[in-house]
Amino acid sequence: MDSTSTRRRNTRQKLYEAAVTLIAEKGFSSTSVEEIAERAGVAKGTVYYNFKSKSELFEELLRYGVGLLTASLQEAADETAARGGGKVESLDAMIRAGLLFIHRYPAFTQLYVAELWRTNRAWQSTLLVVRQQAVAVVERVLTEGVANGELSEEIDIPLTAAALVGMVLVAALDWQAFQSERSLDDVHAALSRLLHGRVGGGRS
Amino acid sequence: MDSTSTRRRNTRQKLYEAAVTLIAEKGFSSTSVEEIAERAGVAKGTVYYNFKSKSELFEELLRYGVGLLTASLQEAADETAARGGGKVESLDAMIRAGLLFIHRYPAFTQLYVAELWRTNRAWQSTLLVVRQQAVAVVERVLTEGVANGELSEEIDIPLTAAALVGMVLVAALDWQAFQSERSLDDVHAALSRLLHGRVGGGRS
DNA sequence: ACTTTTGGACTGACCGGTCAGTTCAAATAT
DNA sequence: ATATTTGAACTGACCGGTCAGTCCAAAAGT
Repeated sequence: MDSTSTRRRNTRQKLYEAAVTLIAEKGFSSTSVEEIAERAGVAKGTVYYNFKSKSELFEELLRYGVGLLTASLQEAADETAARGGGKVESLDAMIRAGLLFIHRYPAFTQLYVAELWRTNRAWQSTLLVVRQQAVAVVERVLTEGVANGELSEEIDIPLTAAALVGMVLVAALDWQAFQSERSLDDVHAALSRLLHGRVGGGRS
Repeated sequence: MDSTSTRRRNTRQKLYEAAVTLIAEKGFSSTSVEEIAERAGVAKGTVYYNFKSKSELFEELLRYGVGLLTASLQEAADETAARGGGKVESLDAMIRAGLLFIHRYPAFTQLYVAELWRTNRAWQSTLLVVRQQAVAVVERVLTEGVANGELSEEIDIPLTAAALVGMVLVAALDWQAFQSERSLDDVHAALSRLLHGRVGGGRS
């Protein structure tokens, strides 16, 4: 009944884990299939038994990872709403959820950012879908906030959503790479202040 | 006896331009030296006459590009200051300068973002220096703004600077890749609104 | 109970091909 | 004259993908 045996699922999981860190470190094309297999404790042929090609392994990895991210963002938004919080509060909670995700899966985030804007690559279309999934969660909250009256009607939803996602992404990676002594709360506080407009102040 | 003749400088320039687009498209390791030479209209041997290695060509490219960026940001800040504008105004001008830069040199930005957070690479130290150069310009303006009283003393300068840079970077790349029909003014307006706190509505 | 068969999962040597880097003699520019 | 470029040949390493064969647990046959 189970088309994928537990044994096979286990092997796949090990390959994902090996691939994600290696590709984050060295990039897709300078990571060899043999290396991935070796780190997963498996023979090279096994990779090709489980995946059609190196790219396919990578694409499935992307789908899997972004699935985790959007679920986590959505959950943060829902949980805030259930508590009767406003949309700005939801955005704030999503920022924190994003930071937590990146903290937990730093390699995946690195790899996502590094590959997202490349053109002409085989997995371009996969990335497009996957990006849209992530941004859509933020866009939805912004839309609701505008309908709500809580957010100004002037805001440009797609652009603002992209900017917010970018802010979190880059701030988190930077935190990780260059300011790792700071706490998650520090980073969250700094981003939250930006979101609430306590940096550029409200006038003019 | 110019240590670098104009002829040589010209060849270098052509190689930079060829390398930047190719590497942005396909990544460092799947771009071959022969390809770069061919696109530059130059023989492969010439590459090795002008640069020690492929990596060295890439590192010099990074230094060259970030030099252009920081100069452009600094100029925007200075020009605002000369007009008697405040620090928030300077930040706004820098956002625009950043967007313009990315619009003019999209390939360089792609490549920078894709390589910045990789670990264990040969040019890691070059990237660190180069990133610090770019972020420092923003940090300086923030510091002045705090000293000024124009910005709250509560803001966390390194984290806020990183977040602002990230916001611009990702918003611009996203604009380029997924929303290219929007005008530069639209994108600038959206980011400006975030900076001025007109999204999360400010008082508290 | 016990042998035999089956087929999914895995292995690793191997193949065709690519690429960075080196070398160099001849050509061309300054 | 000297600096720079050319273009082609060559090397040695590496890499993605293939494939004939091994392993083994469970089903089928006796």
